[in-house]
Amino acid sequence: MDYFEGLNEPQRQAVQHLEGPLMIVAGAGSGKTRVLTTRIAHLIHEGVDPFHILALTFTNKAAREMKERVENILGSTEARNLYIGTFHSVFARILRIEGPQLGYPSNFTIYDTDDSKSLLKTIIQEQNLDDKHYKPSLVYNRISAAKNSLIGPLDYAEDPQVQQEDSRSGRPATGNLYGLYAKRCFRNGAMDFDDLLYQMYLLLKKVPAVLHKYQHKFRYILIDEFQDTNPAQYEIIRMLGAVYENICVVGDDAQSIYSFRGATIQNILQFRKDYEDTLVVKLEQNYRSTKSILHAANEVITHNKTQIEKALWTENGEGEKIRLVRTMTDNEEGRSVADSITELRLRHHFANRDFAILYRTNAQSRSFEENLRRMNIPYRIYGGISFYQRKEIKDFLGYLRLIVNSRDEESLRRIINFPPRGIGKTTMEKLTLMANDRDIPLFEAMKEAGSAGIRGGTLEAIGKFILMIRSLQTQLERQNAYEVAMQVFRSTGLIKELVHDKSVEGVARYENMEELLNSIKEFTETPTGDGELLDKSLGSYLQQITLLTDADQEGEDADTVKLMTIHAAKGLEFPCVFVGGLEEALFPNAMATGTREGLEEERRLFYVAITRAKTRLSLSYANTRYHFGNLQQNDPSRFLEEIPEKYLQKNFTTAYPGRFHPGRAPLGPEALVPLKPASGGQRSAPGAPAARGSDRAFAPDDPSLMEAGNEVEHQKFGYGRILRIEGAAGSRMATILFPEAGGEKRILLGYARLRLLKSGTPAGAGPAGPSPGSCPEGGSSNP
DNA sequence: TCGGAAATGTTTTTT
DNA sequence: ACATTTCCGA
Repeated sequence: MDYFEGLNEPQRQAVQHLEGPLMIVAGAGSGKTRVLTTRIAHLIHEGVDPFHILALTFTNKAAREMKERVENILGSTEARNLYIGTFHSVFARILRIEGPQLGYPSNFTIYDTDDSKSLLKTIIQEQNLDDKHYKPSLVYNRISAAKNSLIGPLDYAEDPQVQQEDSRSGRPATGNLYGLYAKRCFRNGAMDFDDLLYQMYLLLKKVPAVLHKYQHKFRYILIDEFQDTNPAQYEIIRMLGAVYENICVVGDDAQSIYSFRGATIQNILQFRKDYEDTLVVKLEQNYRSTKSILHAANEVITHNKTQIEKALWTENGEGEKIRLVRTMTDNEEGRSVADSITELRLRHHFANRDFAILYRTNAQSRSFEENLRRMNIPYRIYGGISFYQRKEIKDFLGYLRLIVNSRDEESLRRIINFPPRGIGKTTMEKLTLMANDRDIPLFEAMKEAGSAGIRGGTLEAIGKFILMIRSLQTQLERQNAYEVAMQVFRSTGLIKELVHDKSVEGVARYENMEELLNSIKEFTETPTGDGELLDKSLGSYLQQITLLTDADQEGEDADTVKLMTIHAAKGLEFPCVFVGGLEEALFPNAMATGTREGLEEERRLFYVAITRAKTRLSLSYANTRYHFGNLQQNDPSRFLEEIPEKYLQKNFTTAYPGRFHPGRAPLGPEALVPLKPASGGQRSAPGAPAARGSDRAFAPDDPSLMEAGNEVEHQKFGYGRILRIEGAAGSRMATILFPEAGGEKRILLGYARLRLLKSGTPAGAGPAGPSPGSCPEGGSSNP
């Protein structure tokens, strides 16, 4: 039982508590995953059959990691039989088996958000409602929220409060749309993301036999990221665990950042009410971050009113101060981060994979991306559009989905005229009318196109299309996913469509198709099926991929800088973390600042961002930023004021153009730190390094001129004196004393951008701004 | 029915 | 700034 080795007391307590409800309040970086995996190992070691253990996570990645770590302790033979997965994927698997008891086909289609919105748009238009007012995404959000709170279409229509909300927003028909949408999904043999929870709930509630089956199958239940569960998830867990009550939940209220998805911290309180004999264990020792980082995070979170009492501490060292960087533009922010990465790599031998750049919104990735590319720093962006959401991929998947489930109207609409085969809008309208009239799937309606008044060439084209789909369907039983996919690729004319397009995007699309086909091939050739039967059918493949996200793509361990939203970074850690865009309206985001709850969630998000960092953290904000194509001015984020000065080191590499006059004293820190100018509450520490004159672009001098004893100026470290120089001509390393930047720094002269102070004052530093050519980076201005 | 041009919305976060 | 949607003529 050497797996107990190295656990601290509360961790050991959590691992050893095998029977009965357990709540682990796990602060950031407190070894939560280790406790969970060790606990699973311990359960099995104590004789619990792995088949009886269910572990639910929020991301596939977390599930995979957990499984791997249990395997490392126990070996893969036992661990293979564990049921570990995301809520959505585990429930999808169960629904695939039990779904027919609710009237769904076992090969039901999973609609992603785009599919759902598209179907809603169709329905809104069919109801003769204005889709400008009844925006599909708004309606979708309402329906999603309802399902996550276990409110069905009927409850929705009867709930006076809900009804009032909809009338007040001018969308009283929302409830009606919900009903139609639910019916339509059912008719299409499809479930959306929320259905995977809601239908699972209905299944357990309506079919006692199924409930009993899984209650006895899952005798030990573990829930990760419990603070992110919504009422639907809570209720499912409660029902599944009702017999044995061996429910272990792990969470941290300070990291609850998914309320927009229906998650509620209430679940934490409810849990303790529902299970009075719950053992509560707090993990408060942080093993991840330096003192500076952890203490800053602790300070920030105290500004929230609602939180569970806990005190995170660490034995780790003080570490570097948190760097605070202000730039003039978003592009400069990107450049500053790219510069810092290069510098840290060279001076401290960090690898690319040690860096993460985090931001509030996906749109912010751009400036970072451009600058990393310019500096030849390999990077990978997570989030944004996932591979499977690309148009060409979805088109192809549309065929596959239709073949597997011909009731799926969304897929049918997507591909019916792609490539063009002369079946247009008018025809589809006629068919839709008939389908709705008889309440039959669209594909069935097509079979009787003649009686919908469709004649001639169009009728013929429909006949041909149906024949093609049918003949592909006959392949399903005999052939695996890859074989069917290849057949589809060849026989549908998609291959011609793609080969035809010789544009840059066209070639990229072709390559994406190749990648998709390769992934299908890989799927059919991989022997293990996630503990399940070796089902290599197309249906099995499709079931999986809809629930994959961008983070699940391979290339995990590649040596790249990682870019992602803070949401996507939850659960991860990096030696060096950059958090960008710390500006009012962006972070905290304007959408959230209206309510206390909203603002506090933003603050928790900031807390999550800070606590991702192990040793180095850099925060940045830009004075101006492009938003919808026009320049916006932003104040620094209020969150920056919540970090005590003593943890901060301010590095303002960019001053206002034209304000600096050589020869005069450098601008005082106050002038450069316009944090809430009115309140005047924010002041730089007296010894903080002042920004240097970089109004005109900072023009470094030829490094070969540098000698020991010279006085130099560095853009970030200020004035310094070269103490000594070592190394050959190509790689001379200088040790320079920068009194204002905290002491000696070792700098590679070939890389460093230093100015020789005695070489005179450069001319042309007038108010006109940077003189052309003086900036080696090109001063990249946005036209 | 189809293709290109004009207009319009998008960005808060995700399974 | 960009992508998607809508509009319009062939």
